[in-house]
Amino acid sequence: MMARKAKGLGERHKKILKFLESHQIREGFPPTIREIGEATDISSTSVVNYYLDQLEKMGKIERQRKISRGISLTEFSPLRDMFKIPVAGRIVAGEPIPVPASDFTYFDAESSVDVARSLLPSRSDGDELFALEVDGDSMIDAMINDGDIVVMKSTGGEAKNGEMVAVWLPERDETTLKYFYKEDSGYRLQPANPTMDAIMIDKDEALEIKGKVVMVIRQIDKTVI
Amino acid sequence: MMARKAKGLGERHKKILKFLESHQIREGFPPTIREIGEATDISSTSVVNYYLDQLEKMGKIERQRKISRGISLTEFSPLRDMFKIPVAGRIVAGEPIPVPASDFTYFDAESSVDVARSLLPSRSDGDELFALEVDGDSMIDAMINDGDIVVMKSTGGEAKNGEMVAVWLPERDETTLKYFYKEDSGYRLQPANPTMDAIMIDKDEALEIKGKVVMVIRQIDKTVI
DNA sequence: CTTGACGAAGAACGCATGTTCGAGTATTAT
DNA sequence: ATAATACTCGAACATGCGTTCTTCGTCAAG
Repeated sequence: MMARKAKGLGERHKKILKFLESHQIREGFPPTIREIGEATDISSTSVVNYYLDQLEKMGKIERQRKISRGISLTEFSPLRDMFKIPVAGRIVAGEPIPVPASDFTYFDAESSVDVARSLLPSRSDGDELFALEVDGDSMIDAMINDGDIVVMKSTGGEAKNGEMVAVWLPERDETTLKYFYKEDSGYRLQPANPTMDAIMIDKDEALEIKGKVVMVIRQIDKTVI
Repeated sequence: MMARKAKGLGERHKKILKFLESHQIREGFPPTIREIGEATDISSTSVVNYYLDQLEKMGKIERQRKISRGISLTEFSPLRDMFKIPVAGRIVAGEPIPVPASDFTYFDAESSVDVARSLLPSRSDGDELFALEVDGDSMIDAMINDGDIVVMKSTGGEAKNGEMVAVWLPERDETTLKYFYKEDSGYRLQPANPTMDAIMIDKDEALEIKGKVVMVIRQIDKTVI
């Protein structure tokens, strides 16, 4: 009838994977072979079994033989959890940066953002992460817009060269997000936007590093749609 | 022997809940009544069933009667709340935008990003979402950097005023991300960066809207740390 | 002491569900 | 054309696994 000689995933393979996913989400557990067959218009359980075996060989799923509903999508295991990161406040150019206290958890926060573990540096344990919402256009030189959410990691006032940090400059009453470089004469704060110039900070000017930026999230269409 | 008149969760209730969670994470599917019994030192299936009934009445779990392993934790939000969005390719200023076919799923994609449902427009169902990785600095006027991930929603070539869209201009061989406004004389493409000027597109110049940008993700520290 | 609710066992029952086998039909290779 | 694959079906078979029933021990109330 139809060509199905594809080396990769065929029509039915995809259909089955899709159903496995949706069933898992909808019901909270995997379907049976017969349920898969029904959902994918395969009338025989042996045919479903046939494709399941192939999918297992391809590494798409894992099967526990002899066990009912013993099918799991391999690509789901890594994302079994996400971080709920507290939004500590708003970051404004002319004001100090709100940093959560050490015992601050997302229970205290007014809002939080959910971020998949897979999108964050692998070794973060989540406790040192917090988020800030950007207020105003003043971070434009950091390619960061009004309303963006900046996910940061507390570093205890330290920073390594090349890291993007949130800095508070008390003598200038200024908050800014820049790439950080320590130099002989002091510190160089380099904007993310390559068309803009760096700021040089003299050795003895006060400078507080409030955290390292690990992620920026911009939601374009928060309300509409 | 021991007190078990607790008003809330008893020792065994907790033990069972814990096992349900760990089993789900470890195996990818719920355990059987007998497995629960074994893990919690309950020798009789009827006793496990007894506690399961109570947990269901308490709203802690949901049971699908008559279905093997038909137990799901109500407060377990692993994938329920997360979208796996396929990364369809890279978006480069001088090349057309790679758009996935309608039956394209993340099973076909080389990579994908996990995004919490809570961060996306509420009415998206996930199927129309795809992501692109930005190649090069050419989107800087859209406040988007090299390496950023742009999450888009297929709109079938349409766009409303004020939406940020990915546009392909065949006559200029140019791909760009801009705010879209339809005007009398044609279309106005407004950069996100307010310091930059809009591009005016004449009515009869070809213009293909490939999708609406719903989110931009920038990972600062992908590798290090 | 009796009664009854609660917690716990174990076994039997029976449907749910994975497995296997024989056989038939396309599609491609020899 | 013939053989070799790849795919499909249906049905029988064997367990997996939830359900239910009976029995028993413990405690608190009457």
